[in-house]
Amino acid sequence: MTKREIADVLNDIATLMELKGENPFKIRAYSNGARKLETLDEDLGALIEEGALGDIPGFGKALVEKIETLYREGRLEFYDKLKESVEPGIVLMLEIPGLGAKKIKALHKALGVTSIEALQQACEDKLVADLKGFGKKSQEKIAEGIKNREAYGKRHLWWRARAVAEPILEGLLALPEVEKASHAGSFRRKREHVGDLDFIVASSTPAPVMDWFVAQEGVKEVTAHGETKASVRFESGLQADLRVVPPKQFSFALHHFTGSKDHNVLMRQRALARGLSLSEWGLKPADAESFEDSLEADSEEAIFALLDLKFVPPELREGLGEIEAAEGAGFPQLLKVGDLRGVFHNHTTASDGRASLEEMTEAAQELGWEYWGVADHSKASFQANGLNETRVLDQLDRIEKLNASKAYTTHIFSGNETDILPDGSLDLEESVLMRLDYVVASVHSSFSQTE
DNA sequence: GCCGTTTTCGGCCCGACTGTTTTCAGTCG
Repeated sequence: MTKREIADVLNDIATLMELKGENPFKIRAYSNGARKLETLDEDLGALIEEGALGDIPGFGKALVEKIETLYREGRLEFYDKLKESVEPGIVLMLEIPGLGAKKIKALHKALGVTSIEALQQACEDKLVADLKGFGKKSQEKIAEGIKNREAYGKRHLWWRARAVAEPILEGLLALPEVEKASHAGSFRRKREHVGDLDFIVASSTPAPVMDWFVAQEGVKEVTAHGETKASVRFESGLQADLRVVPPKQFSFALHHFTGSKDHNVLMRQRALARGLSLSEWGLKPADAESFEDSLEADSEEAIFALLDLKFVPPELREGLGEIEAAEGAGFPQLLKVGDLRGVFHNHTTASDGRASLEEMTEAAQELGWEYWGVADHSKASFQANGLNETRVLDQLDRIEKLNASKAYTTHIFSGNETDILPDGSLDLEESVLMRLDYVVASVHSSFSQTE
């Protein structure tokens, strides 16, 4: 099996264990292992040969053994047995909003449902509402979730999401109660596809902001409306979340909710290693009672600086090596977005045609770019992924010319199969070119803003 | 399952919100 296939198996194991009620930390160990494997630069076969797999943090005895078995034999008895013990329909139920492993288990135990169809029927027969821990609202929510599963589960093209996001951000900024506002999440990280929209607002009087937000045009459903947090669902299935925080917490909240999750975990670990505790509330001494004593940061730059890091642009915060790259002298010339000469960043694809870091650096140099990030698309891997190399390189050329005297940042290329919509409406090449078009547009806009 | 100048046990990020409860469990991010 390839690295990618093995990573998929580890992720499957984590999901199945969740449904079996395993220790959450054990589950996390498998998920971490899968992610580590996906982002591994070295050749897996070589690592196994050298017996060096266990030297990588996160791979202990048990994981090494399982990975080696999968690599050599292509199957794993432990996995096969685990898979047999869980109905496939049960796994699918995780896609229903509001349902997690525990509730699914409870439903299965009480009603014997093993498929989404059976669960839907149980809701129609009003069997769910009487269960302990469930009620009428839960039943309605599940039924609604099943009905809209397709729309809710799908990710939305960045540019379509932008059409919804921009008016909201403008509207928020125009409210008198709002001191600062920004989008966050995968939209701010400029992923090709975003799962939902996140907005962070700094305000001392949240209530009117919350009320304005849930009353947006096109809102189909208000799924949460608390004092500082609200969620709405639009007709398209796109969900938007708003969080209002006190102005002092704005930078921390913005960083936290921009993510990614993996990036945040690494940042928190980094803070802990310095005797500090980082959260959306602030950065405090680890032993301090509350975030009242938080260090102050009036920008994200300041947060990174407090952790001895150079600023990491949102587009690069994927937990794929950007933090190491931002350490001290890691990339002295790459201080912030505007200082970048060019950045070649890529989400992990771990495809078989993946280029090495060296190859990638070389490819970037050929284009006259600085290279930073975790990337795995070289010319060779374009071909391996069926991309039209000429068209892509034409686009790179356009960017290169635009950037002749100006710094910019980019975040391109996502070659991951998961980036293709279920209906196949976006193929790899289109995904890449769309991203490049976006980059060109943003370079244009940065020119017009600064000159 | 992983990890360790608090190392072989006992942590592992943590808070908002909801719906169900009557003080909390589950989900989510």
